[in-house]
Amino acid sequence: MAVRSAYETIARRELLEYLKATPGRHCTAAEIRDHFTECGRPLSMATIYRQLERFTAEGRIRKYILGPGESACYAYEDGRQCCSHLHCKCEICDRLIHLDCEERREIQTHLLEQHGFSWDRGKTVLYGICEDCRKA
Amino acid sequence: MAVRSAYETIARRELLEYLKATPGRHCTAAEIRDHFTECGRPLSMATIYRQLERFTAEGRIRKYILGPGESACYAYEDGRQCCSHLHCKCEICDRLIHLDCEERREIQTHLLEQHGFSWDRGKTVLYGICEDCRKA
DNA sequence: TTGCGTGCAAAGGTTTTGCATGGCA
DNA sequence: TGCCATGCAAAACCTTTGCACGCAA
Repeated sequence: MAVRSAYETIARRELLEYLKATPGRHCTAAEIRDHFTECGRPLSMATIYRQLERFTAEGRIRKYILGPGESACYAYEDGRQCCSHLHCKCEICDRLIHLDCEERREIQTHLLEQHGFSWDRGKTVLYGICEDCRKA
Repeated sequence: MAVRSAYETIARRELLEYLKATPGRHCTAAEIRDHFTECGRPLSMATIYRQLERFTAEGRIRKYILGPGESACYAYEDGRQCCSHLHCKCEICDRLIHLDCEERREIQTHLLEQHGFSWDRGKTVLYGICEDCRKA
């Protein structure tokens, strides 16, 4: 998947800056729009989605699929930051949780070697119930 | 989440029958509508979604989240059938794959004991690239 | 100047909801 | 009879696309 040549427009630069400034944080397209609207530099949803799609294709950010009808989340891909993360979504409080899980690598290896499935952990969200909600 | 009292309507019974008849198979709401249309017993999408929501709440079927803008899939929950399954979606050929993975249980235990996260494997779809597409 | 990026508006698709009608118990 | 379920249509929602204009190189 070759990276297309791209103009460095203001929108493009600022959008990546914004995502970069909060590594590991997940934003929806709507949240991004609101941020730039508040800053007095409004961006259209079309532009936001088009740039997000390109950043995703370029591997600079990651797209997280949460649910049907629910907005996708995007997060800057630091390279170091997210490598040992699993992303878990609590079905009760709806929070998206980062789990630092060293076993992730073993799972990935197991899936690849035993099942031939190359798991994209970055795109995957595990559903379940978080610690806080279990206690309650 | 208490199960509401429910009338046993024809639509409700036939819908569950249909899902029950193909355990482990995933259907979208649209596929269900098409099936019943072909059978000469058309059902509205509103009814399908309302019943699917109730069956899901009752734990009789499972809802699988595949992607934003993409239809959710529903499958009858046999109890035995799906316990060792992982659901994997290939990002290239778009197939939804059942993996019989015994390690699933260990992962689940690990997540619960080490991270306090009660993983709902039935609702989770792992994204990645399947064996066939990796070879190609 | 060339061609990509942008905004606007409209379309696409899935899912939800309001309301009047029909069916189960 | 009293509710619940259904169908229809419209709405809600996220996302994509067409088109004309603007801007980067």
